[in-house]
Amino acid sequence: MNLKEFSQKIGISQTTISRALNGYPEVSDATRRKVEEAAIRHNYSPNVRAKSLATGRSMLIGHVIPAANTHEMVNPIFGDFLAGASHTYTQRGYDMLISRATDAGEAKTYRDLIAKAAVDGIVVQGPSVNDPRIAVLTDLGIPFVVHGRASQVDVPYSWVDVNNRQSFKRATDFLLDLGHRRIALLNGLETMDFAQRRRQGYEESLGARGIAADTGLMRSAEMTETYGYFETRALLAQDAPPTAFLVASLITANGVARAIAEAGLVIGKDVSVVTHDDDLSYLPNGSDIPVFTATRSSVREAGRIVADMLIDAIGQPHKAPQTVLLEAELVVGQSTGSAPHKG
Amino acid sequence: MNLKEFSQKIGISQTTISRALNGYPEVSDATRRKVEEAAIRHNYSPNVRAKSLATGRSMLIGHVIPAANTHEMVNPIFGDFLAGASHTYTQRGYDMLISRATDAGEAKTYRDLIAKAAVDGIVVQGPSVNDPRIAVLTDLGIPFVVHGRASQVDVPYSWVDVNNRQSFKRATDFLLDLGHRRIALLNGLETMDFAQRRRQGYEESLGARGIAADTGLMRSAEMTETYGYFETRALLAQDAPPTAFLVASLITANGVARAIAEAGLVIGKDVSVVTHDDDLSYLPNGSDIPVFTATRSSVREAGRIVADMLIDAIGQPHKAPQTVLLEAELVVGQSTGSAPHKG
DNA sequence: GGGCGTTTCCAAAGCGCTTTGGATAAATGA
DNA sequence: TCATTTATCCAAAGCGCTTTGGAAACGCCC
Repeated sequence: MNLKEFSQKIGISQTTISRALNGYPEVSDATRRKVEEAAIRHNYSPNVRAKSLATGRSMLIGHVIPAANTHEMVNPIFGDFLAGASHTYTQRGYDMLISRATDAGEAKTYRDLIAKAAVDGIVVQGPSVNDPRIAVLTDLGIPFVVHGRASQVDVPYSWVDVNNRQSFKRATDFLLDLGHRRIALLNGLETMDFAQRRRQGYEESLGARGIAADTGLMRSAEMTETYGYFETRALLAQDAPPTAFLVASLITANGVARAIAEAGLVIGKDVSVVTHDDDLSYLPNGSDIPVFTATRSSVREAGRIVADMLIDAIGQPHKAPQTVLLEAELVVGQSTGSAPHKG
Repeated sequence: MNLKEFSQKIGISQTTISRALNGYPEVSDATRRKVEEAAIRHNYSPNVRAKSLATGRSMLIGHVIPAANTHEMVNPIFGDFLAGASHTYTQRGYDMLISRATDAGEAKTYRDLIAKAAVDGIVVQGPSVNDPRIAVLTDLGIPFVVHGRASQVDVPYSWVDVNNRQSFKRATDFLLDLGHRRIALLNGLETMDFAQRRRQGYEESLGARGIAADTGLMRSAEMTETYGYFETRALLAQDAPPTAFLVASLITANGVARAIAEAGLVIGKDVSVVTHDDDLSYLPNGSDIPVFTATRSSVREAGRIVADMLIDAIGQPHKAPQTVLLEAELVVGQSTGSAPHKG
């Protein structure tokens, strides 16, 4: 049913219906109620295509899935981040449009999305160190918010990030306080900005106690379970194995735990593990007592904040970029204990 | 830039440009090339809102995130399924619109999506046993494809599913052949259709060997790591503990493994584990040799197939519903071995 | 009854595209 | 050379809504 038909059916003019449904003040409460009720009864909703053509706004937020090498890993935080963001979108009348980057590159995908007038704003996920997308989007002049930050980008832009440096500094401090001196770092891919910052926090903490960071104890890769397993196995087989592991994700931490168990060691006693925990809904870190001591920050909550900031920015195009720095909490679980005394 | 401006800039009529860009035969190859090249050079893409208003098609496929209790779990397969589907969408000129079900319910969300003419087709994920969404969508007359099936729904509809019954039957057979007789089943939530089918396969296999399914060995819940851990701990503490576990997801299997290790038992020797593996990109089941013996089926591939079927259905609205039943493969890993002899 | 503010209606333009019918121009064949 | 095909152009309608200007209806007050 379109507006014309609906108008005839309920005997109210198209103008008044449109005004009633869009909250204009010059329509009486009685008529507004009548229209709203009739719309539900007759299942009338304005055609969004026509509406967005007329208003110039699509009420759609674009998310772009990174370029598509067949076997590229899907970021495990993707689902929870989206769930958080979509919570906000629904409340504020938006939907989410997901586009996959074409082979021509992500920048081209953004350009297209905007040239086609498909979305009102864009969310950028997983920024790398000197992420080119930020310059492209700034240039295109569309509202956007980055989940994470990009070092070395000097134009101002809106972002929401966890204080990764600080949280890994605290985690390292925590392990040092427990007497650990050989602490391995199983980091994410260091092309990612967050991984850089985490390493900085780790090195900073060690440096403050006069301990030189040992590159032999540092690893960097995509954060799979097997990565945690194999690197831990290799590290534990060294002459002077680490007594503690600082890990970038709960999934990887599972692999670390597997390798530790397999070596006949007890986690939290022989070897300590601290991991970052994105608080994914399908991957809770234990129930009442956490399995792993962790730096925890909800990625779902981050999604919610990013979405709110973006919609605000769409409403006020000339406002200066906003930034939000979230602090991760350090939760103590069963995976950490005092460093073992040397036999 | 809009069509009018673009037309003036390159000195070709709007009609011809439109025809060239949409592949109509009455435009010469030379002009078509000229238009396409100029479009790239001047960064012109037709406004999708206007285009879809004119054509009546949005080139958008709707996915709906289930109703939003604040802490509801995000399905971990969500990301990979979307990645698979979006691969197809991109190839065939579609994008994905994700909407979250409102508190008024998912049916209402579908109705809205269609009344608003926002999408050309819909993907239904995670069907429950007698899923009401299928009747709603059939009624609304929009093309849709279900990932999974819904028992007890008798109208024909298009679906793509793994043969869950068969794969859990095979897995149980496999454990029985190894001499196991007390096999625990850590199933997913049995409101979900797939969980029902898996239990049927399990019971069928036991039945064929004259073994009665023991409800004391069967569990059903959301497939988290902690669920696997706590249930396994409880089961192993029983008087006659199971010697094998059949598990619904790799994440849960991690919890199972943790409880087994904690009990001082060796997986694959003292206790065997078989799990279903959705082949998620961020959760590989080991590298060359699988960690867990598993029934494996790629959810990403399923996403690709679902998307292709849906787009086909949009192009041929009166074609009969199609169905695809995928067989899971049984891969043997390090988590299974002969049943231990009784001390 | 006149005047006034409020509410509703009517008609039409505009959003940017597709699609159609008919005109025009250019290339081709007899 | 004229008729015929082929390629392009022009003008306009239509997709379904919003938005505007101006007119009409309504209730209310003095």
